[in-house]
Amino acid sequence: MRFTTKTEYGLVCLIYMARKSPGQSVTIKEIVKTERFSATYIEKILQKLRTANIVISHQGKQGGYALAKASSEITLKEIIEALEGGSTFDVSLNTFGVFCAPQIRDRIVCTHFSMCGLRPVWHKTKELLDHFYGSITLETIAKEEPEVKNLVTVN
Amino acid sequence: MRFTTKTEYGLVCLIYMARKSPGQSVTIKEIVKTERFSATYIEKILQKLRTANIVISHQGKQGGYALAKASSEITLKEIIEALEGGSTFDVSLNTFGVFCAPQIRDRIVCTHFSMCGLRPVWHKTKELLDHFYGSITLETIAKEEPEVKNLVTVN
DNA sequence: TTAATCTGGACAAATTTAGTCTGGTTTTGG
DNA sequence: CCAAAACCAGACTAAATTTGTCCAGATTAA
Repeated sequence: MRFTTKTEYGLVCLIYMARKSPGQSVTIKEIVKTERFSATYIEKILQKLRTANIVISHQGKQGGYALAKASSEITLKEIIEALEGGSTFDVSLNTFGVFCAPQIRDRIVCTHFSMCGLRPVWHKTKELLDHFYGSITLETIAKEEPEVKNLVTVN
Repeated sequence: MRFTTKTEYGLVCLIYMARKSPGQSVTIKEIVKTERFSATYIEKILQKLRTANIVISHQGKQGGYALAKASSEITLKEIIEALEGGSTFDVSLNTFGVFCAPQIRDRIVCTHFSMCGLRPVWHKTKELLDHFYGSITLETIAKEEPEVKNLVTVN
């Protein structure tokens, strides 16, 4: 149980942007120079974030990406939903909402042959995570300093 | 973000076993007849559960599987750890513990080039889920009745 | 003994994730 | 104007992971 690299890389990009002065735009080239990600892959990720109205972009020379709103207004929840959302099993709709019970038209349909009490558990999991991630903003993540004692950079 | 079918199928099997009288053993054949799972796949899952001391098995004619302890003593946490545990990214060790920071020898090493404040977030996620799943027993899941209003069986 | 059952490991198929490639379009500075 | 710098879009490929299958062997009750 994990998030994909899209969420990981996307978060690193957003943290990078959050540390710039508000409104200042950033090019993919610049991010890639710092983080050594694949430029074309980061493009994809930023496009997802743009569709979700988390970043805005400007085309053309002097173009780039910037946060669409203050970092204190962007929650981890919306970032994760934007980036995990394209997966076959996405955070908000499939996994914990209807894990053992896909929705067919307007009814929840359990595909197991004996009834089980799992749905409330997955539902509560989703509630827990939504509440937690909904309470964390990009500002917090970008500000927070790692515990130097346990955290060492490579290069 | 989801659990694999191993966890899903495994839970269904355990619920099936929990509803038998204590100590009564169950064959794969019997489970498969009820749930229409692949027998060979269920074998693999039950072997994982056996290794984790959640079920015990008896070989030979009249053999089968039974819960290794009372269903009230088996938590969802240990079931999930047993079944997701073999994955490359497992619940207890990799994902939320050290998502952006693999452990190399005895130090946590952040592979990103700019520091980020994500580790405490994944750590807290793990704590939340461990606490929640640690508090739910197989007995509870096996007992609980689905809300018939929203939950319809197929077949 | 023998049929029923679990055991264990190699193997294969399907799915998903991760990443590349290529040819666009838009904008702006000279 | 126009060429360079940047984003846009989508098909495509490769790698990794999940989801199984197959089967010979070990064990045990009847």
